[in-house]
Amino acid sequence: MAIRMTEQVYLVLLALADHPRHGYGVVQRVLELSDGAVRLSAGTLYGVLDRLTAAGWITESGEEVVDGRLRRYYRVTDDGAATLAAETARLESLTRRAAAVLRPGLAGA
Amino acid sequence: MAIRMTEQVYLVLLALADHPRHGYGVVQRVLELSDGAVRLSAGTLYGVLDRLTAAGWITESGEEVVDGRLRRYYRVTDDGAATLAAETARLESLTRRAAAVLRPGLAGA
DNA sequence: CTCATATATATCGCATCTCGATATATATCG
DNA sequence: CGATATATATCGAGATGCGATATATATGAG
Repeated sequence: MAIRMTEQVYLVLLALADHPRHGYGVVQRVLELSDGAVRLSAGTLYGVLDRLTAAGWITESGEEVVDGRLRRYYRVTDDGAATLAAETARLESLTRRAAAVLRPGLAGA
Repeated sequence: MAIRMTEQVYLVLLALADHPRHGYGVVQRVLELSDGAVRLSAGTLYGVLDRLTAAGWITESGEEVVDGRLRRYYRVTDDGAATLAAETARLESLTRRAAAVLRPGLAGA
């Protein structure tokens, strides 16, 4: 299952990078990582979670009931971690290029 | 006309940042900016160009016949330039966050 | 007690976006 | 003569985004 590396997919992967989280926790983490700019809607969240699971980049990682509510946890797989690292490197390279285009002559161009 | 800031949209905007280019020139510039990773298909290119024009972020900038073939040029508007600068800043911030998550303790975390 | 909000899950369907296929045309190189 | 590169553009299938909707519990305000 090949899925498209969209920003939403990248952000969910990044949100799960440090430790397993449940869906709602992913939304909060993405909000934090994006400085409040990206609030994943429920439709987007579960769609991405399903595709990421089908791609083998994340996997379900147990359930837990907290305050009477179910939490379903997900964690990044080795494949997912490798993909995330590669995609991060690609984005860093791209932003460096972009900076050189938009702000030329600032050392590093 | 609000359009979605996808990576393809961002790349076309960035490709037009330094000076006007025609469609085919945009494809080549994006290929270069992405280190050969992103080869815009014709369908994507003209779709993005149309949406970018409708959003007022780029505008047609004359035509020219070179070697018997028509070139239709596009340039970034002030609104487009502001959007591109803001989006670049957002991406830089995001990649800094990502680096801090994936490679903690490397100064700047 | 009630209502709103936050937490937490999930699905549905419309709109949007991507992208290969297709079409048309000229120039170049083998 | 055919393949490849340059150059435009459209079409439609499939993928993706996201608001609306549904269900359920906990908490705090009024």
